[in-house]
Amino acid sequence: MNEYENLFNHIRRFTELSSEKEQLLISKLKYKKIPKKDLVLQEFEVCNACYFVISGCMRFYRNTKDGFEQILQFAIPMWWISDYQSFETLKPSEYNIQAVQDTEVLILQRSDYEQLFRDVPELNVYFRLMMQKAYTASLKKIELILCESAEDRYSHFVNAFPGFVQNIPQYMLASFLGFTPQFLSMLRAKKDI
Amino acid sequence: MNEYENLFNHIRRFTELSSEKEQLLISKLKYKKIPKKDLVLQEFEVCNACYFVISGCMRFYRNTKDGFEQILQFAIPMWWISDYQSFETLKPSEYNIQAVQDTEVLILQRSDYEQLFRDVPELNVYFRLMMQKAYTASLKKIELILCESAEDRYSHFVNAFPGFVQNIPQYMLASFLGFTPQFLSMLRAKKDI
DNA sequence: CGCGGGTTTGATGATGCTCAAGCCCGGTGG
DNA sequence: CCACCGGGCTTGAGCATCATCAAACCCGCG
Repeated sequence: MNEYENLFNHIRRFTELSSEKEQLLISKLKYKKIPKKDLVLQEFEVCNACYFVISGCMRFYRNTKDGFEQILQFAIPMWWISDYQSFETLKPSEYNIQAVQDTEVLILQRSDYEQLFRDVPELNVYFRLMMQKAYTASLKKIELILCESAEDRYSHFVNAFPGFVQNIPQYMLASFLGFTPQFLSMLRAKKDI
Repeated sequence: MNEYENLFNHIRRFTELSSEKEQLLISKLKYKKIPKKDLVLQEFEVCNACYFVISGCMRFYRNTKDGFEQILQFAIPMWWISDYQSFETLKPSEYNIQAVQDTEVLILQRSDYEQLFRDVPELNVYFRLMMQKAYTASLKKIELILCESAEDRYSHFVNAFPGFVQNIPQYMLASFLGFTPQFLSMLRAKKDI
């Protein structure tokens, strides 16, 4: 299976691309393997690209003033990740994007971005729907944080992404869910019994 | 100033529409005044429209199992609001959308939606960027909830939307920020001194 | 074998909630 | 025009949840 099939399958769920336009898109995408722990975006840099995850997992996080890492978002296969704020405004990012494991991505640089949307207007449909999905997902997360106890948040997440939980360190899951690793450990102890 | 100018001004910030296309868009939009406390979407209904707020304010909230109202989102002038999840999937919504004050909106029905995007493809650009903005805003909110104390969250919000705070009941602001009205009252007492 | 990152466990403590009562004030009916 | 009603805001006491700090432990890796 070639590197681009995942993305094209994904796009096909939402819109159609002629094969010329697929070729055009391919010509603007760069395939890359990101080794575990490598950063593709670092705090204070301007974010110059969007990343489509083929395999592996990326984390989007910030360093807080009290010196710890708050994860805001994971990007799993078939997800796009970027700091869109920085990407659009050219302002330095406050966030970091890092490979949690060895991760394969397709990279879309800003230098190709505008032109690509003009040449392949169908991508506007696709990204409109991606952004909408990302927006509703993050609204859902706000709801979970505000309405559910830490315990319910944890079970909810484990049910929603059963396989995922095995693959990432506990402390990242804890950060993402909004509590401490110690507290998560306590929760798990309670559940297992 | 006619009812559609606000929207067109907004669209012009992101893309261009020929005046024929503007007319086409107008023909699909319905202007309506929503009286304070009226609901445009109610829990268990399917969400059949998107709403563009011209003046006033809408709230997007859910009824939690312990019987209170959790506000997830306000829509102020120049914002679109909808339950996009329900809107796309035709599944019943878990949310309510209500006018906080007398509010003027433009309504875009789902029945016109697909066709409109085909006829006016520029709207894909516009909505892609709107959704992106909504997504980054809600990521920012997650960040505030997870990284900042209730007190800092409150000051941050008051600074970001100085006028807004005056116009809505305290208990709605408290719900939106993720704490109780009592606690907010206590915070304010502390600040004022 | 030892080091170091990650997880576990427990004691103590802060943040923000619950419950309950009183207050303020605008709207409504007598 | 006044009295009353009720929604929203305030205040306070007691309490639950989850954080912090610290120590021990586990285990993969050099």
